[in-house]
Parts: sequence; structure tokens; C-alpha cells
Amino acid sequence: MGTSENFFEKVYKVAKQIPYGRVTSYGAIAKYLGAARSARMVGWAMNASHNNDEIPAHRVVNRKGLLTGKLHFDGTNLMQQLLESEGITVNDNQIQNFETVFWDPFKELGIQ
DNA sequence: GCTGTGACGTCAT
DNA sequence: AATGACGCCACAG
Repeated sequence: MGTSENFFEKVYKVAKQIPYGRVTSYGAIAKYLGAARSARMVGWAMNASHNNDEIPAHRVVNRKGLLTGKLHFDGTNLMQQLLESEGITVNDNQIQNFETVFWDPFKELGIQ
């Protein structure tokens, strides 16, 4: 047992709290966890979360609101379809009104 | 067991 | 402002 949770578990803990119809970024999660330079690990965590249906991996995009992870989903457009089914508009892999639908862990969960 | 790579982002120049 | 280098560290080869 480690002195602290695995980084992946911490990522999942935050990701699970992303509300329906909202999105956040890899970097935002990393920064919230005190590891601002570990955004890539958040991506790996999402990659490893495929078995876990509790993790809304489609709600995590890059800092610009671009669906950089869409190729890791089954099917060509599954990630976009999941987002659109939640009322999010995606145009050419870019989330529209990104700032409006963006879910900031610091703002929503509080500064740690 | 070392090296390259990666669902990214920040830092240095 | 824009571009390039580096960090993070798990995993594949």
C-alpha cells in the first residue's frame, strides 16, 4: 500500500465527477492533482480506463477543446457522438462554445 | 533493462 | 507572439 493513491486513481476520481454535458482537459485534471506537468499521464489513465465504464473518458479533451483522443475510441466518431448525445456541439473535432461547457475542477470542486 | 513513444502542457528562448 | 525543448512516467519492443 502506497502512502498515497495511485495517480491513475486520482485521475479517475476527478474524471468521474465531470457532469453530463460538460468537459474538461487533461491538463486541468493534472493541475488540479498538483502535477501540472503530468497531463500525458492523464491521457494514459484515460487509455487504461477502457475497461471501466464509470469513467467518462469522452469528456476529457485537450486544452483547446480538440478531440485529440477520438482515435482511441471504438469506431471512427464514437467520441464525438457521445459528446453530441450530451448536447455538446463538435465541429471538425473542435468543441464549440468550449469555454461555456468547460468544467474547471478548481472552480467546481474548490481549490486544493 | 534501456530506448522510444505518447489521449498534453509548460517552460525557455 | 511563436517556436522548440523538456517533463511526466507507464508501457511496448
